[in-house]
Amino acid sequence: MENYQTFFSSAATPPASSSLSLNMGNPQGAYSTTDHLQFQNNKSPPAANGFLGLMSDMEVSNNINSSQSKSFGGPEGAVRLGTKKGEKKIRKPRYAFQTRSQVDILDDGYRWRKYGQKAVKNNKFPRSYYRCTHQGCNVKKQVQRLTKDEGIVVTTYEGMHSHPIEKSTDNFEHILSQMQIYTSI
DNA sequence: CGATTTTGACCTGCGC
DNA sequence: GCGCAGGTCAAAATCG
Repeated sequence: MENYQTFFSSAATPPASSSLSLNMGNPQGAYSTTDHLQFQNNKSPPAANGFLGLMSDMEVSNNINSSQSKSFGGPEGAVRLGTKKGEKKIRKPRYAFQTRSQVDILDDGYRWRKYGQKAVKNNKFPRSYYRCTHQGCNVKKQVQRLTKDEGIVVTTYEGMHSHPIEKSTDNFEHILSQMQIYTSI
């Protein structure tokens, strides 16, 4: 996990600082009714704009409804239910998107601590669980590679960051150009 | 030496 | 009620 950036570098990006920034949502924790959102870019604009537009979509999606719900998602759940005191049983919305990358870990500008890894039933690749290390920030994310296409990595974000990004977002678009958002599966 | 990863155990929800 | 699958914890190991 140290030099995964080398991948990007060797690809085309200068080793300056490969960081990808996704700032999704505000601390407004207004999760209204949407349970889980499938993130899919049906408009499929050009690369860079595409992703940025996607991010906007995410925030909007909190209120609106993601039109399609397809693969990835299904009967998933089990987000800290029961056990804890009267904690709500509402599942936090999860934003999933797929990127084409050789590396599992996309540096999105936040600092993540890995807290688990599990093998998924239909995938030969394990799924990794990460949590934001900022105090009070319970944002989680999980990274999963598809068995079908080894080159595709599904990243699922859960929750919203309530603090600024650590790294610069300058070369965000740079990374963007290395990735392909899959518009439809 | 502190922060982070690793890895197996443990827990919970769901289907049969 | 049991077993499976997914999710999380925590102790040891490792990295910088």
